[in-house]
Amino acid sequence: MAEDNRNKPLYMISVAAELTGMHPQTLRVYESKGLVNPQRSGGNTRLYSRADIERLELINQLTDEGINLAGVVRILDMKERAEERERENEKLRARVRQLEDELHEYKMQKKITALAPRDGSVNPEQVMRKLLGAGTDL
Amino acid sequence: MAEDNRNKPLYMISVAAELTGMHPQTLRVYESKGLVNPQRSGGNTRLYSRADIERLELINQLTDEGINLAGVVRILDMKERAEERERENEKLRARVRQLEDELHEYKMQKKITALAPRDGSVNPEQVMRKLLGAGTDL
DNA sequence: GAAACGGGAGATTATCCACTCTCATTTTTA
DNA sequence: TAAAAATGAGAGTGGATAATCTCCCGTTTC
Repeated sequence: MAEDNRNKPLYMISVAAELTGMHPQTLRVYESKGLVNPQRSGGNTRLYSRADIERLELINQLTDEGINLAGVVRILDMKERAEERERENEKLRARVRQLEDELHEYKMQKKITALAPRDGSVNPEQVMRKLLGAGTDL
Repeated sequence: MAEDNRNKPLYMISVAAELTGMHPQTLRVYESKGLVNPQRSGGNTRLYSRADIERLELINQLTDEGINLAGVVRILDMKERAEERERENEKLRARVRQLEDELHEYKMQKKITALAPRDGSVNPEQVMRKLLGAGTDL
């Protein structure tokens, strides 16, 4: 997966510090405050992933705006839940689209049935399929 | 509306200060930082609404948790957008329910049509209405 | 019209917080 | 295995921030 890469433990603390322009000790403090959770090697060495680095960069942005760490914790939390809701929202939108399409099809079938003779010589679903196959816009 | 009440400009600064346990000057500072926006009387006197008071109480909570004002601004902002998304979410859920109901009805009509004789002696919609009127569970 | 209250700007101050430094120990790397 | 780097705990510091105070002027109310 591509996700796999983003969470792969890669950089030890000195590298992570360089990448983010932060002091190594600062990174340790951030961890103790629950702002980042790098993985650990067998010998207990912190290993930061790409995702961790990006999180640190976001923290940097927020603190640069004058927000203190207590605020950053809360904001990151809210952000995650906001993204969840957004995903849920997207799912619902897709479901609505799907249902609308289905419904549209049923309505067209009904119209065709209403127009067709009552002797059973016309199969509405067949007509539908033909029309859709021909790219007819319903 | 009930909303009307929540936004009605009611309390001048000394009263708002008592209600929230804050110093009047603090309230002025908060306004200058964009944390609250009380209305003004003709003579430019601040008038706080119920909603304003509640907002102040929320601010109090957040600062008590150690979040500074810059963070509070951001959090209140996010909270509003989160509530918007939540409302949208609710709307979408309602729409899904409505569409599912409609679709269900169409599907039942189709079933009835399939079971009915082809001589036009049965009107599917009439059958539906009768069944629904009798409280039949489709 | 006088007293009480509100508005605005700026100064003051105590507190606190984020970051860095130190140190002793352990782990990694060459 | 020796050098370089990481860990964790704790202390210290510089800077900023939030809250309050002061002062003067305008407004409201009786």
